[in-house]
Amino acid sequence: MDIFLDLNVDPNSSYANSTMDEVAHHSSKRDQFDGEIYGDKEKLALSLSNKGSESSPTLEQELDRKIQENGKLSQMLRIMYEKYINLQKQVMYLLSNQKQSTEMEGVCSRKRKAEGEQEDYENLEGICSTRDEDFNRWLKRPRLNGNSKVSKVFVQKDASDPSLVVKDGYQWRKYGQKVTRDNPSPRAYFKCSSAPNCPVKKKVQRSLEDPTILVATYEGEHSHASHFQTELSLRSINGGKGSAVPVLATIKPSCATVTLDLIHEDGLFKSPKDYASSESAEAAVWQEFLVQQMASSLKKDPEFAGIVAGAISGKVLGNQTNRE
DNA sequence: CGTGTTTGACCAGCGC
DNA sequence: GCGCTGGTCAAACACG
Repeated sequence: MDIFLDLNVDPNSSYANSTMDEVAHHSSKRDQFDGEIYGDKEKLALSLSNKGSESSPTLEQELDRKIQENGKLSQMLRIMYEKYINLQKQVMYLLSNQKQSTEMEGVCSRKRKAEGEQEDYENLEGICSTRDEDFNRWLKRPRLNGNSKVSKVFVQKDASDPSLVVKDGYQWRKYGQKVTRDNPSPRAYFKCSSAPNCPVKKKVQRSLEDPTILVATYEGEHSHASHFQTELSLRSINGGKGSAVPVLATIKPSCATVTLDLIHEDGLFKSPKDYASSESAEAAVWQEFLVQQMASSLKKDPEFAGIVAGAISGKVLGNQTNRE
């Protein structure tokens, strides 16, 4: 499972108060949810395979049934979205505990101390904000410059894959690679090559705690749209349904790989912090996107395709029988 | 041949 | 001033 997560969560969120009971509660809900998914899939398969034997249902009845199924799917997607947010909070909570314990042990680099603190507070933004002195330090931390925008993105990647490639909708040209002192894995330096004068740079390095996680640090703002946005715009111009949804996703059902790239309207990643400001609208976008992805992955599933094909052929044969 | 990657050299900032 | 480190440059190289 390869999941893209932007873990810059809302500093004001209350996840720090999450308890293990809540975690257990979420996991039990997940089990229940899985059951719902498979249960519905079976029901759907049954309902499709039984169509041939039904006594010529009208299109309206068919439509009603589809609307009901759509409603169920929407409900499931809403739950899935809530779980996604909760999981992000839990991950950040665990990361913050690790960071704090590391600091307690005095493992603090002498060199680039300011930068180290900056990175720590990038990660801990939101957790430390509850502690006044830390928050003040964070406020006083050195910034690269006034208008430079720094964002950090975590990407889960197979540890056996040595490439430091993070797909985010832009073209990048690698201009350097360094092994840093506090991390044995090399850090790769990229410049945005999507546009000639785009000032955006990114650094990609494996996480020290978890080598399966790539940490991508973005600096600056793109002076252009991403390729995906261009594609989406063209699609909408061409009359396609895909309006400017700021979300890219690819799902590979064959290997259960999911990559979710959340892209800002200006081309940068969109963090849950940003989603919080327009949560309902984004939830709708999420639902739409998840519905599309589930539909496409179901289409690619040979088992499901077989069921549908069988149901359709059964229906065709049934109609022919009725006519005769 | 054009484009992108690799990699050693160089530069700048920081602490001592 | 020196040494260490992160960041960048640019020539060499690989690849389609």
